[in-house]
Amino acid sequence: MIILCFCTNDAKMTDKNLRPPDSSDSGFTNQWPLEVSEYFYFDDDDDPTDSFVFGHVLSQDNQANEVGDFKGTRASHFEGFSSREVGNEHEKKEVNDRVAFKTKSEVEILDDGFKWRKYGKKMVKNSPNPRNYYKCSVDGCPVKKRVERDKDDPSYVLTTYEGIHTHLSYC
DNA sequence: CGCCTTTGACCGGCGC
DNA sequence: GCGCCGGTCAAAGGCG
Repeated sequence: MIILCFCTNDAKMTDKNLRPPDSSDSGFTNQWPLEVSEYFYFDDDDDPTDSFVFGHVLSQDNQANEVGDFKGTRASHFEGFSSREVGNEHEKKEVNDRVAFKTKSEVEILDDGFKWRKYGKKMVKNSPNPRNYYKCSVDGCPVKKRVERDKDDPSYVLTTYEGIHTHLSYC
């Protein structure tokens, strides 16, 4: 299942009062501290890919550039991906919720309300910029995120969140 | 002293 | 089997 999201309000990421509308089938939207005004679900069982491409949505920057505020930085939009693969014993079992942001920001560390601990940094192929790896600092919380600068436009930061927070409180 | 970042090593998946 | 690549580990050092 792919979740494609557009942030079209001026919600602040750190505003704890802003919650997504009730959603029973998406851990992603249940936990996200950003009010999502539009989101679409695509059931796509034929596509086992575990990644998504930014490009097909980035063309909408014109309308997105003027929305969003990321605690001092400007968030253009975000695009999410959420997949669930719960197969039988012959298939890998995987529950994977992933969402990615492309954020126009001079800094890579965006305060999204959670506390992160950096655990790795790698140079990746096809990008002159290093990719940084973070884990949620809360005990037992499996959520990770990757942060890297857009290779085409270094003024943008690509942040990919993976997993669901096991705690309700922000830190 | 506890928590964090840094960074090289290590590991597993994948293509050839 | 080998090499490449992305992701993770863990030791060492820094900082408040």
